[in-house]
Amino acid sequence: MSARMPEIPWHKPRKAEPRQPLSRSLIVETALRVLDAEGLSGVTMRRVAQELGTGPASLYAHVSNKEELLDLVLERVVSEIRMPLRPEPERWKEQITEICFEAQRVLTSHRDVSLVSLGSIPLGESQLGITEFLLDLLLRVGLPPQVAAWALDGLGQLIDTDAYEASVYAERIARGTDIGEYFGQLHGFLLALPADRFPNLQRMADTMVTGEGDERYAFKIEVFLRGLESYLPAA
Amino acid sequence: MSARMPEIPWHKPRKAEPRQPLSRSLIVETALRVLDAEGLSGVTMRRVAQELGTGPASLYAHVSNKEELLDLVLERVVSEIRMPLRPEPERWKEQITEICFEAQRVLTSHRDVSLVSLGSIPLGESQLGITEFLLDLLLRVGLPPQVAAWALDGLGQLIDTDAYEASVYAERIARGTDIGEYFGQLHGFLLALPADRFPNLQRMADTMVTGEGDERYAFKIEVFLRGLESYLPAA
DNA sequence: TCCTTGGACGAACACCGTTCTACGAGTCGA
DNA sequence: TCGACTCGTAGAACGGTGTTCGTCCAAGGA
Repeated sequence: MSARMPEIPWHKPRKAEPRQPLSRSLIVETALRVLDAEGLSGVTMRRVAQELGTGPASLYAHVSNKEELLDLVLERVVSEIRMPLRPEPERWKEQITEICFEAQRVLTSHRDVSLVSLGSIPLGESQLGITEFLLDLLLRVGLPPQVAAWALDGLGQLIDTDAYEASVYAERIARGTDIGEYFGQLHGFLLALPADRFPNLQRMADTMVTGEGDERYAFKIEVFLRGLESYLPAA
Repeated sequence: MSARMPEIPWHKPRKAEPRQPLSRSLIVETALRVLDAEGLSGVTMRRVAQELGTGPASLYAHVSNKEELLDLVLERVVSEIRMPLRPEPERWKEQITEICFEAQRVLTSHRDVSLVSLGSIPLGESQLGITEFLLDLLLRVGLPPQVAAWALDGLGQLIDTDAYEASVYAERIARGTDIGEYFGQLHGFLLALPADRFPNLQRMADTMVTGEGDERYAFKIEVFLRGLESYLPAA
């Protein structure tokens, strides 16, 4: 038997750590971890790959591009939203409000992930599950089918947009901006508006900046639901 | 007099075209042209500078960063929105609907610029003008001040989000996707859902894909306005 | 045992926003 | 008229980005 040959010096041996093999779900989970730690803008193919101890090219064997990866992350996040066990048509407005707040809780707990869902049709399994639940509920309440179907659009937009806005504020706070001071400046700006061109805004500066995010969110939901209510056939 | 010396060959003369000097508004106008031609993702400092025959660094003398440039472009676009001359409280719902559609017309005519306004408080002059007008109208109608103030939020979100969604579809069409085929595929997808877990979605596939963007937009506006209506003190 | 196949991955490409620094033209005071 | 000084103009570069190419290796089937 021939003795083992020495390594040719410039043939560097590949590092042989037998890491956990890559997989779609491992990549998604890692991306989610990066998202939570550094926000959506921190989720780059390089960053995720680095976290897995590899290079960006390796990810493309499991995920066709960044957009798909983000869609998968979104679906993973949405799956955390806890839905009620069964629809309760007799208190449908309360139940929908609860769902909206639960959705916002989950979405905002993962930084600005809601930006991903804006302008994308929710076709993930969890997302479809929520849609199915809401559709079922609205139909049981007695809304005309076409109204119920279109209402889902509106509710989705409401949830996504508000979650995104909330996360923008959250990021701002995380970056050190004092939110009270911020609203104070806004108030001052409105007060300083020329009263001849913006009389109402100037006069109502107080009213304009009143209300935390949650309160405003609740108001928008309530308005939308009252509007839906008006489509109910007369009882 | 000494004859004119020849140029030293390796001293390349700076190109001396006495171009129009740079200015904030010229840069904004150029950025808007690029936006219209190539969409928001095409608006890069390099691209705008190239269009002006210069390098990206030159822009920073007039604009502090890209975010500010985009804000200026947004304000410029919003200034195209034509508002009614005076509020007409007796037909307030119709008037607001008209304003929403006018806003959408302008916003979508400039590709996906609406993405800029999502999550940013509208403090540009034109944006404030629109807000002032709507606030005035809602107060004249008789809505409680706090309701009117919060309603502005909701209306703004509705307009921005829908404009963004509409522009996403428009981009898709511009990139060659047949929108009929797209909805057909969506319809097929819903029909193919397992009926035991998604009975309503599966059964109502037709209803779900019914309606163009405009029709759905009008519906959402109507729902929101009916909701607002319910806050009117009993006449 | 050989050969195929598919994941891993270093290197590179073409971009991005932003900053540094040098240069040149204009203005203003002496 | 001549310097000094400012300020807009830009080339070059820094440190990032998503994605692709081509090569390598190890596992699995014939």
